[in-house]
Order: sequence, then structure tokens, then C-alpha cells
Amino acid sequence: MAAQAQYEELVRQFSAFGAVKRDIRRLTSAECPSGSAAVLALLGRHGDMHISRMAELLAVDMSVTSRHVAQAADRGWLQRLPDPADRRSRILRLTPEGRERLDELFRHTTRLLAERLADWSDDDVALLAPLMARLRDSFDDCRTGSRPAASPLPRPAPPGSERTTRTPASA
Amino acid sequence: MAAQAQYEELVRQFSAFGAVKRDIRRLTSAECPSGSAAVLALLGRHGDMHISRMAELLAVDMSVTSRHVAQAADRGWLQRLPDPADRRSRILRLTPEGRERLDELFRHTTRLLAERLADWSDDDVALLAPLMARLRDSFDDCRTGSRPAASPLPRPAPPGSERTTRTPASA
DNA sequence: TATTGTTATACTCTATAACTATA
DNA sequence: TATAGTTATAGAGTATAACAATA
Repeated sequence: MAAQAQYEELVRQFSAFGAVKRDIRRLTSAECPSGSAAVLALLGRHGDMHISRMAELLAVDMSVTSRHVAQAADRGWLQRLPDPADRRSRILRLTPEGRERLDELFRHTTRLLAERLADWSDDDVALLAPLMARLRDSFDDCRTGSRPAASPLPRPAPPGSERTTRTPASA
Repeated sequence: MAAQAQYEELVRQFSAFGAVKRDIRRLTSAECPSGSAAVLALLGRHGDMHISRMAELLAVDMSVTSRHVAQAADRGWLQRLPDPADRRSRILRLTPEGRERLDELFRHTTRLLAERLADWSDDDVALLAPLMARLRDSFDDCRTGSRPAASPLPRPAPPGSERTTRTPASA
């Protein structure tokens, strides 16, 4: 458990990171909307999966995921295969074209990063990635419920207290 | 200069960080759109500034900044004061209400972060913030031209090679 | 003529809600 | 009845372009 001031500084940095993300997207995204890019990246990293799993990893509603997937499928970057075990589900799989697009995007972004961080020490670069990975894990755990889930804060959590991935479907 | 593989891992983590950002926004933003939040955060951190400076720090077009600022002004969170030195410019200043809103947002986010990172060591938390700060600086330097600016990559930079903050204004 | 800021238009991302086809 | 996925609609964020006022 760290000091309050450290969390506060982290909050500031998270806010400012948006500028870095926008810079990267502007300079590397050509031909590939960021929604598709995120879908391709997760398929490349985790392999075939269902839409619902994708929505969970993206931390967005499944309706949003469905559209991003549809766009990527329209462009031939992935297939939605029938799942023999459950005919409601579809299995997402990267096509060779999708893999190519992902590789290209990856190359461009890596190149940009290498340029911007040219004056960083090897050690500092090596330090940042694992910390961000752990950060994401710390949030993932709460979202997917693989942990006590920590109280939902005194604040929001008004009606459904959803865990995302799904809009309530009232009635 | 780090190894290629390290930059690649960093690229993956940047992509995945979007999920963390969405989580945070969903759980803390109540009553304050993220555009306004970003504007308030920068005013709180850097003090009074012009719109153009704000656009630079946000790394978005000035037209976007102008709208976010207008929204925050409509809600009484900031003032746009005339600049006696240049009547085209306006000086942005946080109002007491804006400061209050910013403090509240900050409190909520800090609380969420403290909860999610409860099992992190003091050292790890202390490590992440400065690394992200430096990351942002490494990008800022290129954007605002306070550094050699590194070649604009073989890739894009087609016509105007803009530095953001401004749409070309053809003709 | 160039710069600061604004507005109009269009596109993307996102959430909510309602709908389908399966389980 | 509940779940996987889709679609419709609406709300933000963003970029491009054109415009006003001032330098």
C-alpha cells in the first residue's frame, strides 16, 4: 500500500497519457481505424476467441465489440466461424490479411516508439512495459471477477452494478 | 537505445492500456465529460494559459480544444478572460467551481486507483508515475519542437507535415 | 499576409435499449 | 428464462475546412 501522494501523481500521469495515445494513433493508424486495431491486436496476442471474451478484454460493451468486429470482418481481416459447441456463438479468427495488417501497424508503432524513446536507457524501457502489464492485470482482475473485486466504491454503482460486457437487457 | 523486442512489448501494453482508461472513466467521471476533465486537469497543473497552449498540451486540434473549453465555460468551470497583450487571444482560468469539480474528480480517481493497486508494493507504485511522465515528455518534445524533432518517419507526413494544434487553413 | 480562435460538417467510439436465435 | 450476438439510436471525441477578428 503506497502513499496517497503516489496515487495522486499516477492519476495525473494517466490523464496526460491521452496525449501520447493520440500522437501515436495519428502517426501510425493509416488505413486502420483504432477499433479494428484493438480487435486485431487482441486476436494476435490471445488467439481465437468469442465476441464476449473480446468485449471483456477490451472493457467495452459487447454491442461495441460486435461492431468493431463486423468492420474488421468487412475488410477481410478476420473470420467469424460458427462454434460447433454453441450455435449462438461465433469464433473470431485472424485471416492472413488481418495478420499482415496487424504486423504492419505493429512495425510502424514500434518504429515511432524507438524514435521517440531513443534517449532512454535500456533499463528504463525494460521497466515500463511490465509495470503497465501489471497495471492492466490489476484492473482486469476486478472486471472479470477473478478476485474479491474490491468494494465498488462508495460512489457510483447505482442500479445494475454491471461488470461491463453487457447492457442489462431490461424487462 | 533498447532492444527491438522491448519496444514491441511496449506497443502491446499501450494498446491494452485503453481498457484501463475506459474502466477509470466509467467508474469516476460522473457529471464531467472527459473532454472537460482533461481541460480542468491541465489548468490545475499548469495554471492560466491560452487555448493554443492547451491544444498543444492535449495534442488535439485547436478546434477540438475550443469546444471542450466552451463546454467547461458553459458549466462555469473556467473563465475566458481577454488578453490585454493580444486581443485575439483569451486567457483560460479555473473558477472556484472548476477547482472544486477537479478536486472531486481527482479524489474519486485516486480512491479507485488505491483500491485497484492495493496489492502493489510501495516501490512499484513509485516507479510507474515517473516513467509515464518521462514518456509523455519524450513525445511532447517532438510535438512542440523543443528538440531536433526526429525525422517524421518514412511513413506519413504527406502534405503539411503539421505539428498538430492547427488545421492548415488551405487557400 | 499570418495568427488566434470559432463554427460547421463528418466520422469514429461508446453506451443503452430492443431484438434474434439459440440454450 | 437466460445467454450470445446483432442492430438502432444517441452522446461524446476528433479532424478538416471555412470563417471572423486582430496582428
